[in-house]
Amino acid sequence: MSSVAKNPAAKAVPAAKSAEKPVAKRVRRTAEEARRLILDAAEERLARQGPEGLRLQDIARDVGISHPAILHHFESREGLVRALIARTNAQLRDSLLGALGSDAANQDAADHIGHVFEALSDRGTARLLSWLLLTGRATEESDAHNIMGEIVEALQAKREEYAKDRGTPAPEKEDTLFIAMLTANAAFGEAIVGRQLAEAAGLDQDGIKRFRKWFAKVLNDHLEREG
Amino acid sequence: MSSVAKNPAAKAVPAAKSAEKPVAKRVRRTAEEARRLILDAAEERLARQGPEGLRLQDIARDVGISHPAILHHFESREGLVRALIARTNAQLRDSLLGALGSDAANQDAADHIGHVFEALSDRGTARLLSWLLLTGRATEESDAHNIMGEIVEALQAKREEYAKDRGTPAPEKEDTLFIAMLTANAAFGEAIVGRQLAEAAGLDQDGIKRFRKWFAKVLNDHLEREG
DNA sequence: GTAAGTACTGACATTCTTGTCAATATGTGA
DNA sequence: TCACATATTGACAAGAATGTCAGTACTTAC
Repeated sequence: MSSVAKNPAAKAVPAAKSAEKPVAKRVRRTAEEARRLILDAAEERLARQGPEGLRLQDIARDVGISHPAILHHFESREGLVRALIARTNAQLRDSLLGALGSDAANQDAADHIGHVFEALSDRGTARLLSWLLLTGRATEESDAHNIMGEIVEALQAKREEYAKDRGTPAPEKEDTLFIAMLTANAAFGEAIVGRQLAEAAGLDQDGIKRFRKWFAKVLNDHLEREG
Repeated sequence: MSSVAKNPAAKAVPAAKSAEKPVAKRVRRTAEEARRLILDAAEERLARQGPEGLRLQDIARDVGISHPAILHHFESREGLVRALIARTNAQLRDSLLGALGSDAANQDAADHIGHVFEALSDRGTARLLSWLLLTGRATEESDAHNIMGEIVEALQAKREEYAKDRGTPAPEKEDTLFIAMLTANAAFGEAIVGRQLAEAAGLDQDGIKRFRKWFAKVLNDHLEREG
């Protein structure tokens, strides 16, 4: 950090001769590629250092471009942040719905929960989203609405189908909603304080796994009672 | 925001006459009082606007002092943040242990959980702590370790006592730990994404209450099964 | 009443950060 | 091969944020 190396002496010498300078041939990417690289770098910075680490110059250096290039592609810093929100939301949505939809036959809650936790902690997605939520962004149009709705719908459909197979009454929709909320809350919470808590409790990586399993079992017991 | 009103014209006139200026008599507080007021304002800003809202000038304006006064009391911005961490940690600890210790006879988990949630959501404590955790502060000496340990000890003691009364076998300690972790995770998660999720699901304030009750019931069911 | 200590202030210095602009280089299509 | 579109850059502008400093006013101890 802060080894900026501004080299102020160079200012007085406007490259008068450029005797042997290698000139570092300029790289030109497609707009799409450039945007992707910039978002990747921004995501990485945000996950590691938080919003205060989200500086155009730093990101530019990570990518190997100059910071005005970022402005060129995203208009403003705010535009970059919004694009990052959008991309992260989309990724999360795909990841979650994909996990729910793929193994249509599998009714085991533990698997689903595992998927949710992984989708949120992998790549620090939860931390990233937490940042955006904490900074008050993502409040406006936010796709979060749709995502949550879709998830609950998919889950409810599964439970109803399962109930029909067993001949038990269909579960309350609010119950399904609460299950989803608790899982989401717990996953976000774990992404933020999980490491601290686990450390405080003397839990190792395996202990964290046991915790997730335990959580899945608690939910499973509940499901069996409620249908 | 940003209605700064710098009034640059005043610069050229060094209060030559000071004809009718009320001069706004200077207020002098005890160091302790000043520190408290500053921390209150900082906490408020942080909870409402996130880390980017934590600017010395803003906080100073909230308190009604000049920003160098803050530096006088806390040395640096970083010093202010550390002081804020310490105070928040202490408050949370008192709040949680107080809730657990007060009604020693009451074994109802719902109450405890309600207390935990309230302790964490009050004044955005959880958001504040989340920010501190996400920025990697609080990692070093952090009292979090102690807090978690104390809570689990207190809870476990209660469960064992209860088990003795009922003549059931004492619960596993790891089970108690997991209950505490899940509650903490869920509370933190709710503090961050809860509002978004509730909104997305069309839950009003009352719905959030129902959710907490539901969660308490899930845990209660678990407790009854495990002792 | 006086002296000492200190909470507090305004003005300034420094550094950082976003954003603008004119110029340049590179890929693409005719 | 030439023209055009645009990705990219260095230099600069403007403003914001923390931090420094000398001085001011209030409290307290003697």
